[in-house]
Amino acid sequence: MPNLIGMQTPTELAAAYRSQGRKLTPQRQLLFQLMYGNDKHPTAEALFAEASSQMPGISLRTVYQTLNELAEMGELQFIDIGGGATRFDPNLDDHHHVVCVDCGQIRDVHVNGTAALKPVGIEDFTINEVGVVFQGVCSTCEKGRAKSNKTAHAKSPAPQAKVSK
Amino acid sequence: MPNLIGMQTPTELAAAYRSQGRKLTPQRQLLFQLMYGNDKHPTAEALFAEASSQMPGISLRTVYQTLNELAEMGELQFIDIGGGATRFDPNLDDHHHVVCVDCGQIRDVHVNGTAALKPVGIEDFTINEVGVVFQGVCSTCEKGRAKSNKTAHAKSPAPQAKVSK
DNA sequence: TATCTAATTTGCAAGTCTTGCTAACAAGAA
DNA sequence: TTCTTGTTAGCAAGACTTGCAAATTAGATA
Ligand SMILES: [Mn+2]
Ligand SMILES: [Mn+2]
Ligand SMILES: [Zn+2]
Ligand SMILES: [Zn+2]
Repeated sequence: MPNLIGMQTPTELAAAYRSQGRKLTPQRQLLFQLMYGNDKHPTAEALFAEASSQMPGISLRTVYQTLNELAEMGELQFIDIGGGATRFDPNLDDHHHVVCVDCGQIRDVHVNGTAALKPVGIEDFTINEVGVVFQGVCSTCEKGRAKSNKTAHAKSPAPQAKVSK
Repeated sequence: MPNLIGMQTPTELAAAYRSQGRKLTPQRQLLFQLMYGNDKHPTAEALFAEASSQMPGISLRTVYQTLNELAEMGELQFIDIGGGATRFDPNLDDHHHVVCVDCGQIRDVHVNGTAALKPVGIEDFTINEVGVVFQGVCSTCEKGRAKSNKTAHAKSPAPQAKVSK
């Protein structure tokens, strides 16, 4: 039975880094912690904010650098949905996403039936991966929407929901 | 039998525009033509290039403006896949996309089985749409890849294929 | 056809997100 | 402790998109 796959633990990453001749800096260690098991699909900016509260002075540049590094190492993936910034996902398990077009949150979702998906008319492509994105409205936003629309619970500055069917 | 749905013809759009108090400018007419039936999923920049060859002096700003307009009118959709620029799609039919991670081209694909997709664990979401994106390598790129890798047929300046599973 | 008015186009500045560059710095080896 | 080399921080710059305002023009009006 496939255990849930994800980015290695901070400790394991420490080892991996050293074995690759990379140095283990406090910035990296903090980011390892912040990303480990993180299911929020944060943007670099969001991660930077969290990191900054624990390590004032850390630079956004370093956050980007470390995230790119981890992606190259296969420890996390990029998620590009809609207009805004790239989001980062340490969940390497076979899964998909649901986006609330109102508040922009992205949630993991396991999807049954993907194996049965039959693309028609692309015999000349060698398919490697399939991504499924559900667009909808979360219950919290649904409520705020029922009455007025002042009570938007946008945690982040309400990302522009460029819908891309 | 559902006829293939797509953006209205340039003539129909002309009428739609006038009936909405919008003016019918040569720039808009040209863009209607260039987008009508266009299955290349062009970026604003790409469309601007085509438009410029037929109408020197047209501005990129106008291209963006018109595309946004058409999107608001429901005549086309935005597609945001991977890192680069937004791509525009006048195909309103229920369809999905295949992306060549090598050259970046996007092709339409009809997918059988989407109705059977069962998202698990998002009872608190009201789902409105489902998008499926296949990642792969087109036959042309596959060839160029077999031998050396100098012969990349990147039509566009090879978009960075940020894979987002 | 000439006139008028509001919509449109341009051109450029500016905003957002991400990367390039490099001097100052520090991890880890010797 | 010293030395080497990878890393960080800061800032400039690149890519994409939008804001803004002056100049232009479609289309209504007389
Ligand atoms: Mn995820
Ligand atoms: Mn399409
Ligand atoms: Zn929401
Ligand atoms: Zn290709």
